[in-house]
Amino acid sequence: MPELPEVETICRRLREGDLSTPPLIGMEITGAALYWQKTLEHPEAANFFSQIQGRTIDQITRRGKYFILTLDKGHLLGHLRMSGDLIVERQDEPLDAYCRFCLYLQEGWRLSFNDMRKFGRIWYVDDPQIVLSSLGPEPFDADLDAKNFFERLQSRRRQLKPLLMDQNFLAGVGNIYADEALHLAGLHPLTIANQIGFVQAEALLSAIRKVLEAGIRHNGSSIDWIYRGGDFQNYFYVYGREGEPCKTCGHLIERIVVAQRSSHFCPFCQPMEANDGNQS
DNA sequence: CACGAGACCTGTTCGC
DNA sequence: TGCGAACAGGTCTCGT
Repeated sequence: MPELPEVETICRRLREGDLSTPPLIGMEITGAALYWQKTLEHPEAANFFSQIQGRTIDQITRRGKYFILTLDKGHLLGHLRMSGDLIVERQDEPLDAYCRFCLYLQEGWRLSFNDMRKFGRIWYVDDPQIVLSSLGPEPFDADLDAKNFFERLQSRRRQLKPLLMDQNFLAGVGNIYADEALHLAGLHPLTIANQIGFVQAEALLSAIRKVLEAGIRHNGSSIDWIYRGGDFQNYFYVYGREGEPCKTCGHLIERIVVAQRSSHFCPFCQPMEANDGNQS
């Protein structure tokens, strides 16, 4: 499920609460439980339980696809990978069948990390950089301007699709938003990064920001039963639309496999022969 | 440096 | 109906 917009939506909900759940900021952690050992990446379980108890949640933020609970001492970070979700619920409610980890909070609340496929991970560390150090820039970072982005693309000769999904190149974009951004920018997923011009690079950065913003505005994408709440899946132009007409030009959307992931694009709007866009 | 294959997991859908 | 293959929002590691 989770790419940047979904993680952002989840973090906001935890931070601000909603109709049925309170904000978690300021809450004390009274205990924790681990139901799948490998979900806790660091530290050792015994140390973790003794250190986490009694901590208070000071801040809830996001970096790339990671969520970060800043505590009064240390940071609890997590990655939802393919099927993870975070749910605030009452302690007397039954645990989800796929709950791998949970924090018990004051006043009878519980934060559950549900994750069917068991790929998700959490870390409790003093310095978040231990986990986040190799991440590329945030897509919305003001320092990442068109010139900077173009230069980063110029130094790579990878295909755009896998490059956009490389978290060391840019943090937060996954398979869905990469496909949507490439479509909006009119770029074929197999285009080699250092072959596009400045204007195209500028358009790509703008497209990435637009699709991520739209995803956030719609509270993320809900596909299958895994994540509920968002409805951006109803606004996809290409992802999951193989064989359906392009909403822009009517040509049929195609699907190819790139770097072992499905890639959806419109062959007319996103031609391979780069329309040698203006260099600069 | 870049790429492909295989792992890690469980569940649903598709084709024969 | 049944059964195996393909596929699913992600990332890591290893071999070439």
